[in-house]
Amino acid sequence: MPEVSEQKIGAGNKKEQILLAAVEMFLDRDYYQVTITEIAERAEVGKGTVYEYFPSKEVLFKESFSYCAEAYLQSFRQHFTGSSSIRATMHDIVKTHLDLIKDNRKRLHLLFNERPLSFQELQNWVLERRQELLKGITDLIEDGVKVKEIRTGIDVEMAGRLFLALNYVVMGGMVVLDNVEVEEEQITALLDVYWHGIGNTLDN
Amino acid sequence: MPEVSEQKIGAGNKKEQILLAAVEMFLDRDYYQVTITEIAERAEVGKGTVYEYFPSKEVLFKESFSYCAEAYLQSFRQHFTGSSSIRATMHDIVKTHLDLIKDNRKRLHLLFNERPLSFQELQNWVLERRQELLKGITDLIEDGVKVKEIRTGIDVEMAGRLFLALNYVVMGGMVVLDNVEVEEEQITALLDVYWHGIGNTLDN
Amino acid sequence: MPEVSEQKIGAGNKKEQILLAAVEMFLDRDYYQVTITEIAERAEVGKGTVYEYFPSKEVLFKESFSYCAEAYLQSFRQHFTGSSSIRATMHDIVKTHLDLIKDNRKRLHLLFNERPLSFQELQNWVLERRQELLKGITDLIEDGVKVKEIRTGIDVEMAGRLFLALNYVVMGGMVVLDNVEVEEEQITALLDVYWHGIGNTLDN
Amino acid sequence: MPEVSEQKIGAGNKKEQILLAAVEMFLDRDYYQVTITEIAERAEVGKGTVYEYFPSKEVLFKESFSYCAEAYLQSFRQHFTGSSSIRATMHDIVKTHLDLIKDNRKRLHLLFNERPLSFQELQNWVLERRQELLKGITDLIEDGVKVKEIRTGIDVEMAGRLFLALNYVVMGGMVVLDNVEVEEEQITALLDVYWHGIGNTLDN
DNA sequence: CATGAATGAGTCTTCATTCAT
DNA sequence: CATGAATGAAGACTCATTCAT
Repeated sequence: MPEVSEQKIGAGNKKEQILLAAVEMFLDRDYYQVTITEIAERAEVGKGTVYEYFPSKEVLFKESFSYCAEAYLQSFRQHFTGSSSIRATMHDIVKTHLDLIKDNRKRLHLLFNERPLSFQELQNWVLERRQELLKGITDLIEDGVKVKEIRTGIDVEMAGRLFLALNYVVMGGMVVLDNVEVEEEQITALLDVYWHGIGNTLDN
Repeated sequence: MPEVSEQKIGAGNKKEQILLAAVEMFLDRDYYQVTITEIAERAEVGKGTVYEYFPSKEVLFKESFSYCAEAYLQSFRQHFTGSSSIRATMHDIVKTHLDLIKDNRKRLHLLFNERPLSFQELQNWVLERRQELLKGITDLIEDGVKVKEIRTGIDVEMAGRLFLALNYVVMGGMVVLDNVEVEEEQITALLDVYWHGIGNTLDN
Repeated sequence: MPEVSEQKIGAGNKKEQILLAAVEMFLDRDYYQVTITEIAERAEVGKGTVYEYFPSKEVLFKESFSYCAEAYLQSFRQHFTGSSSIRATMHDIVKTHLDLIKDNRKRLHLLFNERPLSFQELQNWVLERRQELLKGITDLIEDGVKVKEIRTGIDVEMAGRLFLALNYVVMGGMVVLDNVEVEEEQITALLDVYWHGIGNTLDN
Repeated sequence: MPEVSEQKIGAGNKKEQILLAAVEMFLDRDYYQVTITEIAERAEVGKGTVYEYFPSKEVLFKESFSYCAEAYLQSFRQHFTGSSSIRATMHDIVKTHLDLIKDNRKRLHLLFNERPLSFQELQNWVLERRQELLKGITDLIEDGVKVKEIRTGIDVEMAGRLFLALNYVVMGGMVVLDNVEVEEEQITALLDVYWHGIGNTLDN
């Protein structure tokens, strides 16, 4: 039984070994710059072995991409069903998201930089996920409006899109591109801008 | 001198011809999918001629990228020296930016999708431009604070970054990725969220 | 002994299983298009098992080829010792041969189309079999001359070669390549041409 | 002018150079055993150059095949419009055909041994040529019947098919496979069998 | 300057064969 | 004996770049 189990793990491990090697490579260089040979070498398997588990480089890339994306998506999803105040939830989302980015700087390069658009299938998958996230956020905002935590009269979709941009570009950009050390206070500062706006309330 | 000038113009024309052809190709497909042969064909010059003006495919790509990016950057820069109210300036920026995106959906794919990061030199150029834009925006916001159009106490950098994300990701994403018809009212709605925040002021 | 016997039978069965699967595959596609994996799958054995019984793909092919060829050869051999008239014997040969072709359209593709010539060893085997058949036929014809059923003065070897071509090319070609429905009358018609020639006897 | 002319010839020569090299290779080994690299080497051009003139190995093979086949077909066609007696025409066909085979022993291997059947397109081309030849021969035979040089009552198609087999297999087989020295007398002997049949006329 | 024929390094992918279990 | 996971040699094909004209 342990033997069988080991074998199963072994088989699973080999596929995972290759996938992880591929992810690492794709994080560093782009699709065309990464060769199957290199992936095989890094995974410490023969070139042919890669093809035992992935029918083509394209599929291997797609799986690498989804693998990276899933963790990212989870950082949003886990909060959509929360019960805290909306503002706290949003803070949590940004925080979780930031932590994830910090822990996976390189991994997220794949999401930020690679062009899933070359592969129609992946492109569609990405668009669907975007919609999913947007829906999650706008639902949250609508809830906020109902409980009067969020003001009435705002364009919910726009508010949602701006929140996603806040996470994706502001946080992601700072950490991944600008390589800035982002701390808790900055999350608070950013959310403060998002929550209260920048306008001088005396003006309106 | 006229001769030299003529030659330069002559050279310039052919160079531009090639550059424009390259831009068109890179807008449609990615770096590796575009071949020098295709660019030469579209530019209606011989393959060797491309190498008369650009030492390599990489350089040709970089110049194509900068060429596209410049127009984009201008849509921001032109407003940084304006004299209107900050809010009006921001509205103008978003509007100009949106028009640009709409008129150049495909062209902007290059900016949104291509991976300048593969080329360190270009990567740095992009980061510098990002800093330039951020500086322009934060200066604007600081001016706003001074004239009390913008409330004190906000994190100016975060406000600036969020504004850039608003343009780049929210607007860009809607038009280019989601293919949504974005109208004036939506700009207003989005800026309203950004300006007044989403929080119910009764709460604070 | 029973054990050995059982083992042999066991082995023989598995070997035959593989051989038959190989034949089926080689009948459909050519040597290079058929993979050992496919053969193993069709034989319902593991890939490694194929190598237990056949040292290489080449040997497996050779055995498949001979296996198919033997049945074909028998359709000739069985008549070489007959006691009927020569003409009747020839008719029987053609008839038997035609039935065999009809029943094994696909199987004979291997003989008609595969290139045994790539394998010197097989090439020689084929040449030897050709000689064997030619000898059988010329002996038959010589007997015919002796009993005056066949006219004197003919070149026996040429007559024999033409008879083989009649079977192999004319019959085979009609059935396998042209996919024509060949009936008894056509055998008679063809043999009539062969037996009486086409020349107007008044001429000579 | 001579320069231009030379260049044109040069270009033409290069394609022909490659085609001839390919033919030589395909005559020696089969489709899968021949590599593009080898063809390029024998043609004394770079590997890439082969692809400048032929889009794929398959196309190169097909053109090699047709190239070889055309010469063969001509050996038949040129006689179909002759004005001699039918028997003389047939003798001429066999003679021409034999000479061709002798002069191109190796070249004809391609026709005798390669499997055009792997390529449906080529397979159809071959079948059409077979029909063309058969039509040419049966027309000839029908003419012979009209002028009473050939006896009435024979099955014209069968007579035609047997004549083709006579050329293809008997002659081709003797020269190419059995490597026999075939002389004029043997043509006469073979045609005598075909013309007068083998049966003892006293019998019927 | 302009050209495009020629090139070959570099890739993905296949598959016969091996060998540890 | 039986297996099939693992392997890497081998091959078709692409394309940026060069250079003779």
